[in-house]
Amino acid sequence: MARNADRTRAKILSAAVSEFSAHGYAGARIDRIAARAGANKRLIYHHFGGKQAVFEAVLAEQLTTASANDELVRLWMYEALERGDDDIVGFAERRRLAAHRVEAASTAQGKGELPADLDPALLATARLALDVFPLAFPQLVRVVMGNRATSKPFREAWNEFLNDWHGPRTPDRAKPRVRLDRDGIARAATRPTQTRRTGP
Amino acid sequence: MARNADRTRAKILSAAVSEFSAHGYAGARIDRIAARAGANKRLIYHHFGGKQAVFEAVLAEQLTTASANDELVRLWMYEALERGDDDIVGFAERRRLAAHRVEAASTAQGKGELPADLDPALLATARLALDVFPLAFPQLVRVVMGNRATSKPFREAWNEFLNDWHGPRTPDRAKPRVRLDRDGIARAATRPTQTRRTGP
DNA sequence: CCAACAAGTAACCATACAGTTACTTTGTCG
DNA sequence: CGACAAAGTAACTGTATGGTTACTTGTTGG
Repeated sequence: MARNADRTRAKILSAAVSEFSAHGYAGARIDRIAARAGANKRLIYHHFGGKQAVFEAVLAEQLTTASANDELVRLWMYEALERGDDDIVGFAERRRLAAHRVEAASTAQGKGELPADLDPALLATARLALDVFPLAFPQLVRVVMGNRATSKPFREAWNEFLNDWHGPRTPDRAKPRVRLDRDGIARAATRPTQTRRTGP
Repeated sequence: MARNADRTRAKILSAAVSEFSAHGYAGARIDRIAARAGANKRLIYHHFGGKQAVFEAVLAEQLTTASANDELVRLWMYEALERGDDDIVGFAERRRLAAHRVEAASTAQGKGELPADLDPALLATARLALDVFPLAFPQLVRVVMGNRATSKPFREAWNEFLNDWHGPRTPDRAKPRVRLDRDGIARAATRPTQTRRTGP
């Protein structure tokens, strides 16, 4: 086959996406990437420089795509686990993508579908959390629900839940309210100072 | 110091918790665990059997504790990434812990704090998702919010959000509703079949 | 058409690492 | 006590793996 630097680079990158998504940085193997790409191992160093550089390239390419598939969520998790949250890779591009989500929340607020007095970014974050959770933590879903996160009953129930999800109701200030604490104990909440609209 | 099998085992386990929480299975180093435990490397094999066995022991011990601290969330993530969701380690014990959360949701339903027509397990799952998300995905929080997940403004806003969070409003069936899709595009939702109360 | 340089290959190397071997020390129980 | 097993140590080994060396082959601009 005719040689073609770009095509080879792309094949390596694609193989690396699968490898790092499956095994993380420490678990990924350069030899496996080379084998899967059908390329010589040396070419990985030729085109990228080293293992770390390939990982960066994978993150830079994948984390700036829009659709939250299983592979992307795994990369998000490895990113969270294996990198600091200083110097977020592809930050500017990802902020632009996130802006769409925030905008959607804002639009929904305009239509009265979400509470208007909250920061739309906060609502978008919560929505993202609910979208991602079953993909990221299938074990926790199974432990709490009894159902597998991939099972039809759960997915249907969860989708319905997301469709009906409208953020917090405008709270009734007079009524004492229950707070679900981090360790799952319900207790009366002391109302914290009222800080709203935390902007970027 | 006098020899003591239980104490040594405990020191190794504790060191292993830190190590696996910090680096995951593939990134963890037996030598580091031994060094941190102040124990001879051979003792790890003596007391546990091998790396995999230590990992299992770490998960079995840590995943059945109640409070969701940073270390535990990291272990949850590594569990999700590096193990299937068949044979969940410590399943029975974890189900019992999760039951507290479901119960709390149920209690809140009784008080009218959460919609009564939804499966309390579903509400508990959603609540858990919102609790865990900023710890698990600080980068995503930063990308969407502009703020660090650890920053005071974000934590305050998020706590307030959680306090006011009451699950989905009982939907107004007449009104057309907006659905935030996975890739963040708002669109009119086709209402799916109405399946509620997905039990364990 | 032919340097010169990029693309590509195979064999090799140094090292880090999980796991072992061979041994010594210490507590305990008949 | 003293034999026996469990607890503990240091030094070692096989191998997997990231990275390199030394080389060949194809492409392209002057």
